[in-house]
Amino acid sequence: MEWKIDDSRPIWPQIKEQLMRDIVAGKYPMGSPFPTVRDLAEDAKVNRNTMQRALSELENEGLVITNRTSGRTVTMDENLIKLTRGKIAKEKIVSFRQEMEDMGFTMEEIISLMRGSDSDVEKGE
Amino acid sequence: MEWKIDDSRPIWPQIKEQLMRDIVAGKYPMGSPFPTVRDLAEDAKVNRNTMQRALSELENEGLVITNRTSGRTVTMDENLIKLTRGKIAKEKIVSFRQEMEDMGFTMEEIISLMRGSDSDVEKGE
Amino acid sequence: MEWKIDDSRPIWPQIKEQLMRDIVAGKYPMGSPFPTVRDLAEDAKVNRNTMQRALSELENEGLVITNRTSGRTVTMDENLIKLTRGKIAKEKIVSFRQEMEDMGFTMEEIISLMRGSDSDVEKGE
Amino acid sequence: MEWKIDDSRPIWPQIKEQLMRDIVAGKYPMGSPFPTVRDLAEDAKVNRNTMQRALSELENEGLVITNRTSGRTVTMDENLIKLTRGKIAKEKIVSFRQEMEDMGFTMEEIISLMRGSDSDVEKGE
DNA sequence: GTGGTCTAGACCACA
DNA sequence: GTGGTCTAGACCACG
Repeated sequence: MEWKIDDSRPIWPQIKEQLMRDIVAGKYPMGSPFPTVRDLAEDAKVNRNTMQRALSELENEGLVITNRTSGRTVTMDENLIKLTRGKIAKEKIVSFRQEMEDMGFTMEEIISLMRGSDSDVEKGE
Repeated sequence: MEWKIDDSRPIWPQIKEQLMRDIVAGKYPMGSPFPTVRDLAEDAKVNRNTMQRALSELENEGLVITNRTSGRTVTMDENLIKLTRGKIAKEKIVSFRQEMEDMGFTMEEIISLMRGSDSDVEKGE
Repeated sequence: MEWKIDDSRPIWPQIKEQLMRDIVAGKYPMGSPFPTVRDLAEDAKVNRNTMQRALSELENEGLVITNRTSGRTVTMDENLIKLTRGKIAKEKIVSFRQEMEDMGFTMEEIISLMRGSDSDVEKGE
Repeated sequence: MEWKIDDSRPIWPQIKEQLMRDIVAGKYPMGSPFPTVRDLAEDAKVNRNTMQRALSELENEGLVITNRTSGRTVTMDENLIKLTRGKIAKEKIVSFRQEMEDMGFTMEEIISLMRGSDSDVEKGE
């Protein structure tokens, strides 16, 4: 997995957000075991404490469950996952749309640009 | 003007980005005088140094021109403004689309959600 | 280290320039750890913020690399260091020579004066 | 005349220094009339007050003399001019040499670079 | 009045 | 411990 980490923000929320996206996308299926802190930290090349922090936040939100004996598993609460997915999406959409419109783009322009971003992205600087 | 400041990131880049959006949107027309540091700081309710940091970054990018004794003006470089607008938009689109697709949304779903966000946004939390 | 600070110009660019000269001269070898902001500020007897400003500029130019929690190191980019050294030297030479010739000195006179500056400098004020 | 004005320092000392170089170089001969503040300010595209400040400094150093009736003239004190020329030159040489040696250049390298700067300057970045 | 710099002192996140 | 940010308050040069 590729981790995109931006140095201008604390690392743990960025990791948390990426893991949330992965969970709601089904990359880690409901009820399935979750990788260990050690493995995740090594994979993302961050300190274990940092990864621990991200996971404990996921736990607070109920997306992952810690079993003392058997490590962590993804929640079985399908509803929670759906709600989370919808909530994140809505937040992203609202702020994205707001910022684009602040720059003077109309909805149709935005959609047109998005549709074209497959090819355009490759080109321009 | 309404300033949306999120305490999860440093203030000055957020201010810088908002001002960039305003400039490329034409809110501050090319060549026109730019508000003073003191006024902007007061308006945004931040310290003058914080605002100055944001503005000095805008100057580094060439979007505003500083005249030490007579204040700042917006650049007259129409091309720079257009390029900047396109660049910001593209970056936003790419990362937005990437994150949405990471969560398992297809392009058409995203567009559908965006079109519906007028009404939906009002409803849910 | 001796810091020569001239109050006719802002402090932070002067510090930046001195540090640049030290880096390109190899005083801080490539890849080696760089002193902390606090230590440098104390040594130069300036405020930490002032030193931080100088260092952040050095980082913008790529000469030092910042690791948020473990301090800074000198770049490993040998080419950048060489280029920077050459660039600074050339700028200094051009402006020095220009100003001397503006005062009516010929190249040979300048060189003669430079060769003699070991002894002459000591004498006159 | 071409005025090189650097925005990072106050303007008047820069102008003063350029005028000093011109005087000691004989561009304004001893005893000859000096241009008016108005003309100089217009030529250098600076505020008249700024030019006034520069000239009053030159007057303090005795390089120009103000006669209430007939405007300003260059000093007739040949010795002062020679001393000034030597002093400026020495200061420039010392600081230039110091900074170059700080970067690890030897005297012979510096001289070699200076001799080559006719052609090199044109080329490089 | 403008922008720019500097200081002192505080707090934060990360490891 | 590290770097980074923010505030409050002061001073400066310029016009």
